[in-house]
Amino acid sequence: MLYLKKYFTEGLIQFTILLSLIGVRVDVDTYLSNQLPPLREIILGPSSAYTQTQFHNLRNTLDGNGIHPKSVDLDQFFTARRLLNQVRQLDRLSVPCTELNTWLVHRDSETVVSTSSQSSPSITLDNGGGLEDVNNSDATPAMRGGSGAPESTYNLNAADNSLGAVAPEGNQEQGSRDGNDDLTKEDIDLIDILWRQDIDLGAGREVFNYSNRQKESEEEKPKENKDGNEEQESWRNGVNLQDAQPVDGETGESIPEQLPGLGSQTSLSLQECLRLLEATFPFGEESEFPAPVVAPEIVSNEEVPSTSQGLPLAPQLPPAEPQLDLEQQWQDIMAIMELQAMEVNNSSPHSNSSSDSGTSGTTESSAAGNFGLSTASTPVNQDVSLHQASLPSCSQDFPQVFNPQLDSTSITPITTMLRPSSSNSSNINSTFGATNLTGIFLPPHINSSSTNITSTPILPDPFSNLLEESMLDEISLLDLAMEEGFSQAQASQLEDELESDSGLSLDSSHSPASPSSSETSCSSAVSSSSTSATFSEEGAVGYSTDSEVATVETEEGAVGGYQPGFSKLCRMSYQDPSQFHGLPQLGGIGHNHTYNLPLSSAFAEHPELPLSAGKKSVRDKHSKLQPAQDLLDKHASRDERRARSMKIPFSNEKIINLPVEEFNELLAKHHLSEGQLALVRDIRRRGKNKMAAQNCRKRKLDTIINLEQGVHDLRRNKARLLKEKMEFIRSIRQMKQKMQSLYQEVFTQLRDEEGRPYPPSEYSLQYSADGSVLIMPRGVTTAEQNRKPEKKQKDKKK
DNA sequence: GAACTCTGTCATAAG
DNA sequence: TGCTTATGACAGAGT
Repeated sequence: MLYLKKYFTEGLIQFTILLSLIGVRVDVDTYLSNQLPPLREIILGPSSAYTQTQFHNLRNTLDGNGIHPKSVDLDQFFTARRLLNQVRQLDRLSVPCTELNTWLVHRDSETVVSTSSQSSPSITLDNGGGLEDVNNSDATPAMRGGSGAPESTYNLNAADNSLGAVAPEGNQEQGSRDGNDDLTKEDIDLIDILWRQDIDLGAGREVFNYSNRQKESEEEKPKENKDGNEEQESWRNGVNLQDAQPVDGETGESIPEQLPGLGSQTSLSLQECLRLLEATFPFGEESEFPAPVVAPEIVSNEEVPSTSQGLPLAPQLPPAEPQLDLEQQWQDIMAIMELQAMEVNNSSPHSNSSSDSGTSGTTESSAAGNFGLSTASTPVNQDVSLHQASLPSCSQDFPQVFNPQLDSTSITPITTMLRPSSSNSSNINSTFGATNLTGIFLPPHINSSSTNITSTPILPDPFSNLLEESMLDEISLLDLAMEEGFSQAQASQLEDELESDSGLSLDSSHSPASPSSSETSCSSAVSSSSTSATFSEEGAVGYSTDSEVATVETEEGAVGGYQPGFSKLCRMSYQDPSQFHGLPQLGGIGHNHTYNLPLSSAFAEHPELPLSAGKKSVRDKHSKLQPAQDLLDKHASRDERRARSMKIPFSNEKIINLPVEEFNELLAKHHLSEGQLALVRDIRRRGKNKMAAQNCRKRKLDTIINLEQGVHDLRRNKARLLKEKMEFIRSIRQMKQKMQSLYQEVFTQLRDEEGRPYPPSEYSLQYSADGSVLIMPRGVTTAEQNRKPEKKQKDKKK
């Protein structure tokens, strides 16, 4: 069954992705939110909320009618339902509006060695994946992966444009791409420096210049491919695909559309689509569809910044590795869930991120706990874009997306510039580790297999395991993060996950109503039932609902009212503990805390049932043959037997529950002996104390539950604070990097009177209080600088 | 049969 | 002062 479920789930997602590829917009949200619990559960996994709902559904389906009218839960019913709904909202990894967009991925075997050559292939990729995320990552440390919302508060792109105005070359990318030969060594060094800094920021240099990208696109359109080789041709398709998307004019981000992957390939024939289907579904034959393979943009995230290393070209991928596609699709799915959970729980104003939350943003988000997918998401809409990206030749394994070493990003910024070049792809495995969280969620063997997965068809298991384990272990993971020194990134990630499922263990079992209130309701119920009982003239209790019992009671002249055992019977009837199987915290629910149930009346309705030990009473339903009196004697409490033996003319229920005045009147009305009076008073005392003890225990239980909830909340709060702290640190780091970049930019543009650049080893820029920037020889003290500036002063507007 | 839980009861204090 | 309530402690019954 589980296997079928897994298979169905994977197939469903694959099919969704394929539909998106073909051109059919697939809005998963309509399915998820359309009252289809099976589908939702299949995709999202069995949430504990639903599991718990089993218990509450027991009542919810009853809609209150099934609750025992005397139940203590009656007055808590609506409150419990309200809270339960809230808990449900918290618990599930809901995907409010999920779209699966796919970008066609072109395997790019182009080898990029030189700095200049890097830009050419990577520009387009960064266009799709890198730039948006860079901007957005800066804009929002939270990295929520917005839906391509262009309103980035901190626009690196714009900042870079301003930088470009300073630079005489105007644009490094342009120069590096178009006029490499014209570049001086200094320019190249500058480019390299800036590029590295950009990489530190999580973006490639190309991403900062939209005009270049646009120009490049224009160049691509006339198919003026300089190289003209096969890879370039393939890559140009990708460019076209990418360019087909609307681009944000301000940030230069590619705004994802429903079918960004169609682009220039909208003419994909049905036959090709079918071949794609075959290629994507693992159980089909291996597709021979050549170039396009579906890969999530996460591929871009693992791109190594150090393309300058010029690693040898990795071997070509086998034609259309369906397994790899599956893995990457699953990455997207998982990332959606993660991002969704975080977005739901953290509706921070930062939520931004364009759809192509590509490289930097993805990395940043990874550092923040996201798994860094290029996920276009708004608070209500998330697009999982399998963006167009070059598929590295090396195999990538799904679990690698999650890496416990993720936290390293918080210290050392991960350069995630997207590189289509195969030289980078050769490093993917190593860089993959930087964002690999698998160690957290997956068994080591799965993780270890990451580097070896090429075409083994046994991928579904890791996927489903990932989903299940990530949901099941979240709380313990947070504990690990909090108690065992997990990194902040991991802690925040865990916290995010936990937020989505928060309160699972503590919530619904706890009835928030105060014991006193419940007690009051119970008492009122008791009194009402008492009044409903028909008392004989002698004061013996008889119930019109059952003549037999009434007869027995009357014959005995005693006391059938207070039947403690029947409370258990009620418990069994309305709070069957079997309903709470596997929910230890709900076990208390099964206990009888409805201590003031009108036992006698209830017993009168079920006279055939024994009065004690509800379970036994259910089992012994058929034992009617046994005389009722024997049953009564057998199951009656001590006080009941005593009262019966002492011929007390009224029920224990009356003795216990009557107000003092009425109780005294009752005693006065009946002329009782001293022994009888003493027994009656003892019965009253013990009965009241018994209820008090029950209430006390219930209160204790509630207190414990509340304390647990408090601990849980505090842990969540702590994780959230840690996450915020990490985001602040990251933001500060980015600002510093940006500042350094600007410094380098300005400094390298400065020339002395003779047009010579200032050597960085001899001069440095100093900032004055009025905002001006001075270039000063190194070693000159600030005081000296103030007295006699040696060099020219240059104001910079930033 | 030991360990555990649940429940009733007692004693006591406080309101 | 009497009554009620709360609670710790203990013991018996059941699992």
